[in-house]
Amino acid sequence: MKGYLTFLILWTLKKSEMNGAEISREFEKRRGTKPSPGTIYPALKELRKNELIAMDKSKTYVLTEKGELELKSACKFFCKIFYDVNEMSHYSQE
Amino acid sequence: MKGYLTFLILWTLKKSEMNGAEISREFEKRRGTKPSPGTIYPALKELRKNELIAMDKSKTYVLTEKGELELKSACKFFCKIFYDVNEMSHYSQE
DNA sequence: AGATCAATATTGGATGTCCGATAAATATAT
DNA sequence: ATATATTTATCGGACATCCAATATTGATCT
Repeated sequence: MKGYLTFLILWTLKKSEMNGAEISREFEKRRGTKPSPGTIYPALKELRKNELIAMDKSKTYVLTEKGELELKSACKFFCKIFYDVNEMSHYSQE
Repeated sequence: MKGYLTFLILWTLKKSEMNGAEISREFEKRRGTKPSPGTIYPALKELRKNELIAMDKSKTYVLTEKGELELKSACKFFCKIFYDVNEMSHYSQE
């Protein structure tokens, strides 16, 4: 399963602003492994290029307004596709 | 967002056995568009090669036992990564 | 049976996604 | 201030993911 990195970066930053290393640790909590530096930093750069996130002097990232809209839209999409995620959760615990 | 196709095929087949066209329509319900034939059939072939699904004479697919185990494991992983999916759902409805 | 439509299969390729290696910048400790 | 560790940045490339186009097979109708 791939493809959720960008989405989760936005989601993570929505909950709390952080720098790259902190985001990486957040990923480690979620899935067990940190993304490689060659993954996370280019991803952040791309998000910044698209103005979905912004960086302050101390390299802390925040969601922009555009980023919020994008995230909301992505959440909507995600929840539609996985509308039955609760069943998945139960199933995995059988 | 990519990478969830195989996972959702397994999940869909867990809920009910179907043929390729029916699986495609199930995807259409979830995300709005059907996967291309060049996507769904090679994916099914690969899953069959890995013995996660099986096909009967009428080309109806079912989860194998191995497929069930794999799916359960994938669900576990998925739910761990997206443990806060309910928040996402609420956020998308704000 | 012949025509028509739906379903399946295959190929080649475009793009996405991510990593490892390496280097530079920055922070921390001694 | 110097050494050490952490964080950030960049490059090239491996592999995954998916599609459009095309061909074939199978079902359905007249």
